[in-house]
Amino acid sequence: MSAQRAEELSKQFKAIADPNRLRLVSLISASAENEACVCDLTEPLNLGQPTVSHHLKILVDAGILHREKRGVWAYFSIVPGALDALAGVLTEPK
Amino acid sequence: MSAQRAEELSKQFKAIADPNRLRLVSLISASAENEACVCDLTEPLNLGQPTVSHHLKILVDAGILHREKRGVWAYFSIVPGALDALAGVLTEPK
DNA sequence: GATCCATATCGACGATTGTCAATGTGCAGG
DNA sequence: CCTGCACATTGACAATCGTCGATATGGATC
Repeated sequence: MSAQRAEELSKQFKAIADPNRLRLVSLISASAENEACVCDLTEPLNLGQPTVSHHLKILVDAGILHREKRGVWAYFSIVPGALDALAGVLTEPK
Repeated sequence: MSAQRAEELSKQFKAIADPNRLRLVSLISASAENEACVCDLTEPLNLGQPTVSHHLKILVDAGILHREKRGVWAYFSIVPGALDALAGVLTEPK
């Protein structure tokens, strides 16, 4: 594995290698329409709104979450195939 | 996902969420007998011996690598199924 | 326009991390 | 016992990270 490739993968793994961000993707993928807004995620994690917004930004920047603004709310959903791609790296790390 | 479960998974994901540690598991799993000693890993990563030893310890503590000392050398190998288990979390993060 | 609401951004803080130089440990050969 | 070797541990440092309070942005409602 090249150093550059390792750097790219590291960014994505770092994004999910935080307990609160793991719970965020878990909450989103388990929610009704596979999407959730910040106000839905603040209370179950027991974190402040700026902190949740910060974590979501990291996941979006890593290409794991998709952000769609509708009116006043921002809805976050999991990018299709993003997690599967990461899982694939682990099953054949040659 | 519970906070405690997220904490456990976070430790394992943090272990592989570093570019140099990603290359370490890649090098080990691609090597001859699926094992390697520190001296084999220092040069391709261009890191000092204490640093490589430090990274390997983190991977062992996370349950991803296995350490076996034979004579003066320490051989590291990937724990069977460890990476597959992590991959499974990503494919069904409910 | 004025005002609320949901979210984003900023600035600051303590905590954790990755790296190195120096040193310690333990085995093997002479 | 002494020396050399492979590796582990320690202590230090700059850099990054997670969290919070305060503030900014921008749409919706009156």
